[in-house]
Amino acid sequence: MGETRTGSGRPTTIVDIARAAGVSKSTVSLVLKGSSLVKPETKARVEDVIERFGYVYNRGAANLRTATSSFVGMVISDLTNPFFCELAVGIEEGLYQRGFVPILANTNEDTERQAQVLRSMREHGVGGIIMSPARGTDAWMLASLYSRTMPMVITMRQIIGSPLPYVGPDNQAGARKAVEHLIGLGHRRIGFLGGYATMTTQQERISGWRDAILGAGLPFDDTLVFESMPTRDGGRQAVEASLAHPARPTAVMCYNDIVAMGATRALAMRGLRAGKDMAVVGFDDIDEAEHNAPPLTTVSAETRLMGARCAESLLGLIQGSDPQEMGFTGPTRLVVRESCGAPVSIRQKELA
Amino acid sequence: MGETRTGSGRPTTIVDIARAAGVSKSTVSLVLKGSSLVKPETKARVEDVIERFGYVYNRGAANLRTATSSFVGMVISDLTNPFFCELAVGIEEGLYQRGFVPILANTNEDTERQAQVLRSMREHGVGGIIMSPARGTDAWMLASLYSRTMPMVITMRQIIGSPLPYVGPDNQAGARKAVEHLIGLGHRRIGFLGGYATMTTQQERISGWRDAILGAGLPFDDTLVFESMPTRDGGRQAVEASLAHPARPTAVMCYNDIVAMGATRALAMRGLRAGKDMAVVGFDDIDEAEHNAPPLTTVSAETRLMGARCAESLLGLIQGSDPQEMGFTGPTRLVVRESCGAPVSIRQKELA
DNA sequence: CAAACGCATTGGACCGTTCCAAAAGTCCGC
DNA sequence: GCGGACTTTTGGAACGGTCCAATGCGTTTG
Repeated sequence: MGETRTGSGRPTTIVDIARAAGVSKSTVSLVLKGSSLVKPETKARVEDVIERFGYVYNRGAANLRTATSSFVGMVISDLTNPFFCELAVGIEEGLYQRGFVPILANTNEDTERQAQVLRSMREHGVGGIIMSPARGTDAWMLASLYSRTMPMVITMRQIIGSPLPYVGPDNQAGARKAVEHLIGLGHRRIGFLGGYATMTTQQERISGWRDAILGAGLPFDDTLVFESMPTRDGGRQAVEASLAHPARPTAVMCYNDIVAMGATRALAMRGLRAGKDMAVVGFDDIDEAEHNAPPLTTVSAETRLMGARCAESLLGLIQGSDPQEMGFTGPTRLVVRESCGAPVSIRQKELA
Repeated sequence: MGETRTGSGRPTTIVDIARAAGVSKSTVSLVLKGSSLVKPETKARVEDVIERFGYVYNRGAANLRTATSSFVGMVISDLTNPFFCELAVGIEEGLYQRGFVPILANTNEDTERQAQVLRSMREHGVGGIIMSPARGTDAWMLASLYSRTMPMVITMRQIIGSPLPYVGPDNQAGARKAVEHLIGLGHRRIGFLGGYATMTTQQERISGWRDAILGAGLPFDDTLVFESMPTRDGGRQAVEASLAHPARPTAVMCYNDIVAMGATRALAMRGLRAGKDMAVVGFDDIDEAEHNAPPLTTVSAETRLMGARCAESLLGLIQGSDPQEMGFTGPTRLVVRESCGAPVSIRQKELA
């Protein structure tokens, strides 16, 4: 590579190029940014030298002068979770497409680490931050972390009371759609499994569940909410609690796919079959949902798209758009598979 | 935050602090790096101003001067894959612990994108790169991407013929251990499912499989290798091919857990039970392995640790260690669950 | 033929830090 | 009350770019 060209081990700079091409560094700078001011033959000469020297542009130095940055902080609450992983992939793609580069941090649901990481990102000069807040982040905490000069979008977990733009799926509409589907299949007692009322996501999904039940004129029974950790084991516990209920539900809507997978597994262990003995639907449509036994009926949150949308919103913010306009609650899509017990004819109809 | 202190919207700099504290910017710089040269009371005064102004250190500017970088490129071939996701988490943790910050790129197994991303990272001034190469990356391609001045470690997929340090699990020993376990359970015809001979990882795992068979004095039959894509569907195809074999194996070692999950699923669809009608073992011990039906017996690659080790090796390289010394092939651990059909007594023994 | 213009190029200040040689201050003993 | 040693502080160049006002230089134009 060009590092050897200069003689010393020092990497090639714009000045080296200028000297070798017999022009000033200003001209090289102009060529680098494809300015039309420079004469084509000069441009060709400079580009030739750049190529020969294997020159590498130093974006950091440039950014120092222009006080801009092509870095964006991507703060994820739990990368181990396939759902957030998918989100991260979407964000990453969206950023690269727009010439930005993500700095990754996984907070692991730890608010202390989240605070550290946010500070570190500021020091590293990110131009903005996309964050799925760690569980337990409230508006107050967020305010103390946030700097008015740092564009930031919040994703997947709404922080009530915060003015920051929020990008996420329409949890309520999604849950409603799913429960309406269950009602359409003839279910009258439909439970809700997993999550805790402290999570805004759960609140939203529960409210969609309630809307569907009330909207269909069915009796509403809030003892059919079985809270648990949003994990596989939580799903197991919740489904077992629901089976022990004196008037057990014939169908359950789960907080997310992980819970639904735990639930279907626990049913299978007891010799019950999801979709036959109890209808189960999930939320998120993670990759594994399709490969579950039985394949999960679930609500797609279009996670990838949502990630791309985060990137879009943040870059809007960076370019000075009104934060009010940059929020986005995305569409959801019911994906009918087997765990809800829909007959094949319905599954095909929904696909069409 | 302090941005308002300066009057203008411009962020606070070391010079603002110096002026306000009545010292020179050199002194502030000294304080910032905790130098013992500065008198405690001066230090206190400066720190007070820093606090009041909410000053944020500009690492980019500092790095420009010192020609160092606290960024590290983390190039992952397929973040969607839970295995690589786990790896990424390990790397991220390791880097943060050592004061470095990862720039993420997901190449999605695309060598072209890989080339772009590597260039972009150089421009962004990363101090080094950790990369799990995209499928199809050979030593020649790598050489053209690599710059002698850029520390780089390769992980999870060995590139034969490349002098770059490689960090990854001992695939051969791991596979051997797993197959020896199957032999210990009484199996005599043991197949290998998934992957292609072009993948070095498959070569290594296959060679462990062969070693175990030959080592036990069993007849070796290479028609028992059933290649396929390393996906769930690949697993299904491979296991079906194995069932169609005139002398079908009674046990199979799979290329990885994903393949094993596809295989167990396909068996279940045919009314066969993994662990009973056919023993199945996987490789990697991804999170889902434990939750598979039946839970997978697999070889743990200690993925997190391996990620941390990547970080360690890279930082060694950055500090000038000999690349030869920075390679690492990590330990593996057999995790006995149910898919191999081991009786409970053995499962408990292995746990102890 | 000088003024005016357009195009191509350039010098040097600037971004926010670090680093180093040198200056300033403090304390001591003689 | 001055030289020397030590501690603390400082000015300014440097890092690798960008930006802008200024310059040089052909051409056209009044």
